[in-house]
Amino acid sequence: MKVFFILIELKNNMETLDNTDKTILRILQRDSKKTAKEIANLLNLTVSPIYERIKRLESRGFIEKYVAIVNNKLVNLPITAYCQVSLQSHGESFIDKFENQIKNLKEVQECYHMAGQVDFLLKINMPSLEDYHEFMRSKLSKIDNIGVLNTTFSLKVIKHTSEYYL
Amino acid sequence: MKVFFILIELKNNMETLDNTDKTILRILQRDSKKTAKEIANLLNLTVSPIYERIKRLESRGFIEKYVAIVNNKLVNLPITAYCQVSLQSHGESFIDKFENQIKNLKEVQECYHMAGQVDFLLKINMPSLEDYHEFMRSKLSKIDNIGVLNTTFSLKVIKHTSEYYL
DNA sequence: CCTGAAAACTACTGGCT
DNA sequence: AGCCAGTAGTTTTCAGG
Repeated sequence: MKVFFILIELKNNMETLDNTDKTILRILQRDSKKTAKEIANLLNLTVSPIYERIKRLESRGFIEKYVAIVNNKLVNLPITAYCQVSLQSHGESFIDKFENQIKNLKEVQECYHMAGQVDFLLKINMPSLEDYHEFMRSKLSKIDNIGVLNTTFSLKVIKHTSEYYL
Repeated sequence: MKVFFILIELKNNMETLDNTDKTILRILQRDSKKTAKEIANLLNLTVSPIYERIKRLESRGFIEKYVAIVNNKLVNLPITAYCQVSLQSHGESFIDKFENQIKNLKEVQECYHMAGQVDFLLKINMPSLEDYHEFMRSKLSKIDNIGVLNTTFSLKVIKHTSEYYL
C-alpha cells in the first residue's frame, strides 16, 4: 500500500513537468547564470512564472544544486584514471566498510557499485602518473579487502557533460 | 618559441592562484549560488576583491561554466551504464569518425578515448534496461567499425561530484 | 500567469594603503 | 597589486490581482 502511494507521487512529479519546465531545465543545465528575464524572453513569458517554476523545480528536487565547473588541467589535475576494483569478501559489512573508506578519499571523484565481474568503478583525478602510483601505493592498497585493481587512463575527452537529455 | 610562451602563461596562471582564489573555487564548486557577499564574510573581506577574483577566475578559464545539477531519477533516467567499446580498425580517420558519431548521441553523457585493451569508455543514461537494449540495437551497433561492446550497469552511486580537490 | 515594487545582488568607479 | 567604500543598474523575491 505504501509502495503504491510512492509510485503515485513519482508519477505526479513526472506529469507536472510540462514542456516549459523541461525547457527551463535544459537551459539551466547548460548555463545556470541565465537570468529569469532571459529565459522569460526565450519563452515569451514574464519573469514571475519562470521564477516560480525554478523555485518549484528546486523544492521538488529536480534541481539538486548549482555548481561551478572547474578546468581540471588548469588546477593541475590533468590525469583522469578509471580504476576497476574487485573485493575479496562480499559480505554486507565488508562492502559498507569499503564504501566509507572510498568516500573519504578526495582524489576519488566518482565511485559506483557495479554489476558484473568488477565490483566498483572509480574515477580518480591526479596531477601526474607518478602521483597516481603514489596514491595507489599509499592510499588505495591500504584499504582492506581489495582483491584486484585494474586501472585505465583517459587519453582524450571526447565528450563530458553533466546534462541529462529531457 | 611559441610553445615556450604558452608554457610561461600556464605557469603564471598556476602561480597566481593563491589561497583566497582556491577557497573561492572550492566554495563555488560546491554551491555556485553563494553570493560574493557571503564569500566575503567567510574570508573576512569585502565584496569587491571577491567579485574581481571571480571574474578573473572566469576569464582565465579556471571556471569553465555554471550549471544546474539535475536529479537523474526524477527526470526518468535512473539507469547508468558504462559501455566499453573496442574498434575494429584503428586508423586516424576511423577514430575521428567514431568520435563524431558518439558526440551526436544525446544518450551518451561522457566518452573517453582510453589507454589499454579497450578503446573507448562511454557513460550512458537510460530510463530502463529495455531502453538500453533498444539503444544498442538501433543506435550504437549502427555505428561503423565497432568491434567489441561490453556494458556494465551501476547498481548504486557511492560518490558522484563535479568537484576537483585544490 | 500578469503587474509592480521592495530587497538584494552585481558590476563598476574612484580612492586608499 | 590588492583592498575598501559607495553607487547605478539588474535581478531576485514576493506582494496582490
